[in-house]
Amino acid sequence: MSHVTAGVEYALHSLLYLVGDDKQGRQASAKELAEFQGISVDFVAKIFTRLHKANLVVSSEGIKGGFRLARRAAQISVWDVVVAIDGEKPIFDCREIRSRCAIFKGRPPGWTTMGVCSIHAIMLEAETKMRNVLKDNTLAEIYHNVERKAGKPLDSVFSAWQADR
Amino acid sequence: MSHVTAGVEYALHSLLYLVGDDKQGRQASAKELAEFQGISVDFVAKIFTRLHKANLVVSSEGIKGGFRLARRAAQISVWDVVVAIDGEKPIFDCREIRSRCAIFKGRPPGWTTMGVCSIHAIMLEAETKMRNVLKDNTLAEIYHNVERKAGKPLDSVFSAWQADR
DNA sequence: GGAAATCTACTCGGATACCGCGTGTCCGAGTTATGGTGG
DNA sequence: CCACCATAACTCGGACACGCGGTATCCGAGTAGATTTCC
Repeated sequence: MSHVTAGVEYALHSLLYLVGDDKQGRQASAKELAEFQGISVDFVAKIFTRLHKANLVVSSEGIKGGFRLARRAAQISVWDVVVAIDGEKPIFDCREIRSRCAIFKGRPPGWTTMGVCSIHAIMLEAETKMRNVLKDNTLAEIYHNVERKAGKPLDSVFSAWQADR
Repeated sequence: MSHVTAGVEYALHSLLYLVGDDKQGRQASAKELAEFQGISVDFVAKIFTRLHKANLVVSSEGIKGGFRLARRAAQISVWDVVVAIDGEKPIFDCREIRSRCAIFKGRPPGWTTMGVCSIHAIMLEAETKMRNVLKDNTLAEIYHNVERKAGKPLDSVFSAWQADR
């Protein structure tokens, strides 16, 4: 099982659609986002309620409502999205096996119980390295990467598709 | 859910017990390992069958049998243990949402379908950074870290406990 | 013609079902040292 | 005294139950624009 869930993937793809070239960004409803990428409408809605709680998007209700980025794409990192969807769960949860070691039966806790578990320390370092990569990448960078690969401005492509439906 | 399972933690703690100071390393049965750290015997056995398959430990059957490190502690990395227990599952499995994008209906696949997904690329980089930390840390290093914190040689402590039982 | 009521389409949030997987337990088969037995 | 056999203790491997969490679906409540109705 992967630690980064499918919900994060859906969220990132959907948010990418909301970037747009102008300062405002694009507005789109959950239904539109789902149809654009062939995804379940309900699941997109479920995802965006979490993005809304995390203040990554703002919503306008009623007909012709929809979602919009709450701040500039350059200010939204991949890590922000992961935390919004999956929560800030650590890769590894130390069970403190040290404390149950048979050496300390009745005896005072002694030596290794103090400080961070050596194994735990390694996992924490690995997790930090991973998080930093996700923090260094923003929606804006992904957007520009895709645009560079596409060879044409994404904004016009998205707008064209948004127009005829 | 954490990606590094509890089995890995049990495995690392148990393997640490097998290190020992001499070249041979220590030999211990699953029962002994379990009793030493207050863990289910069956679960330790389950874990060690996987470590055996991965050629990290060698086993001698029958009474007075047990497990032993298959190679020097410095040659066994944390990553080796993680792969042996959890398998080499990626943190993120890309679902290629790009290919389902509504823009390409009947049309040829075009632009972004080629190459690696930009989102996937970020996840792969994060995963690599994390893996490198786990690859750079070996059993020997953890062993020495614990010994330094303990202030006394672990080998004699383990041997003493192993003697009176 | 303008204001109010109704309708429609959307968001929001919770409830629920399904399924895979990690955790933990149990059991049977195979293997080896130890102790006992019989020649 | 020695060869043989039974027993105990262990490994090996699969099977199974349980619970948790991710995925996915459905439904009711609330909201805002569009439409209709009524004065």
